Amino acid sequence: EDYEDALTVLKGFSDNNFGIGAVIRILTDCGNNMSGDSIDKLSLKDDSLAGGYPGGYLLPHMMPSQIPSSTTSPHDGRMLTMLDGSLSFTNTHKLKHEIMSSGSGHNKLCQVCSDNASGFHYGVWSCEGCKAFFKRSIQGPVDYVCPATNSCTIDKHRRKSCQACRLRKCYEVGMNKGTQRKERKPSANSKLPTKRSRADSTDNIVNSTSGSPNPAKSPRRSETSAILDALSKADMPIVESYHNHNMPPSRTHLLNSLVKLAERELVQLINWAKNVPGYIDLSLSDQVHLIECCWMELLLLNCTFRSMSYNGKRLVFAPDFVLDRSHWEMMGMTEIFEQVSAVSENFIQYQLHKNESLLLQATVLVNAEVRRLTSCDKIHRMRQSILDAVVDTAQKYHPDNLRHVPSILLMLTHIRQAGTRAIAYFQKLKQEGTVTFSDLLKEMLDSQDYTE
DNA sequence: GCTCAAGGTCACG
DNA sequence: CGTGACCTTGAGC
Repeated sequence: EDYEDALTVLKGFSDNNFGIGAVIRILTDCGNNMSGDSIDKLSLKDDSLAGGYPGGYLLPHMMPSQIPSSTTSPHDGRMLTMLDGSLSFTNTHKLKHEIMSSGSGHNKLCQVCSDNASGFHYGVWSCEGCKAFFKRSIQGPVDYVCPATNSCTIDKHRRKSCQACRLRKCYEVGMNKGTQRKERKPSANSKLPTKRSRADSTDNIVNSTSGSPNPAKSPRRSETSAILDALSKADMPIVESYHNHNMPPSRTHLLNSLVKLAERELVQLINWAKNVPGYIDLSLSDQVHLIECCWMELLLLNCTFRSMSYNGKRLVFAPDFVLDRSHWEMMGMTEIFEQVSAVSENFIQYQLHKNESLLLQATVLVNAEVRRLTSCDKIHRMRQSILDAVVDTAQKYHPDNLRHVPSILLMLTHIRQAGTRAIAYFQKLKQEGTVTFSDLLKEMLDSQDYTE
């Protein structure tokens, strides 16, 4: 029924022609200098169009009754509004609406099992169950053994069926014990959307074991910590495909599931971007443009991370949608997916750390466009900060490999190429008409015509 | 005094 | 006996 509800939400959204070229609202209390707490009524109107509750698109698991009436996310603040003149490069009403809707609330899912997260536990968003499970696992010696092949699906319903795979998944998504609260940062100048400096405390643990007595760090190191903190809190939730495995696989069936999945992931992606430090301070047109340029790359990049446990043999589009070469061929996307899986294999070789994958996502976003945009300086500064963080993080986890940073950055060139190919393929599909695309996805595909 | 994450508790299957 | 909803504690602000 969740899936049905989700479709209703999506349909309700796409059926409405809300405020085209009219009212745009934004933003949060994070460094935004617009004043004006005035036009909240208009934002309510938009919310009602997006399925009848705040947040616009929501995950299928998040039904209206589950939406917290108020949220505590650092990005949730007073909603402001402003008029939309000729900001957009393209005709991107849906995308703007997504960017401006207050979807960055605490509607997080457990990164282990996709159940609703109760909070940020052991370094990741997780539910009470997975939190308690991990707690027990780290408290005493455990000897879980997977009865199958160490690749069990861990979701809300199946998480109890294999402790070994559940614990493996916990570690894979970045759970760790070294996150006790310790001291805090000197706060003052930080404009970054971070409340707690979890990364700092882990850094200090590392420092203390390596004999460094002084917990004080350079401003750059604390900025790296703050960026990683923000990115790990914002990490995109796992989105399920709801692919019907009872039907025999066919090109149309597989592509339909893939496109539907991409649509839902895209919404998560937009909410994620809003939590990348500095993004919401950009002009709206630049926010829109960056997403337009890199959404497909980011979807594919995330797929490479999820697929790392399959050694390039399969691609994990969703926990319930893991496809092998025969599927790629059936879909006519072999070349694209071979490229993606090859990148995934390379990341395994490079022993890419979870924190590095978070930074690579942010790198793709801020590197989406090099031409001058309205917030050119801001984007430039974001890019510098994120690259500094990439270098610092690589230094921490791969101190002996000087080629590590250039190697992982080179992988992004392949992701960009795969992204371009995938966009072209989706455009072809759209013209074919056998697969239905949501308005938002159509808009994203159309925007490519302008930007090419 | 408030928030929030770590860790404790205990009914439940 | 493992699970997970709920509770207590305490650090950080």
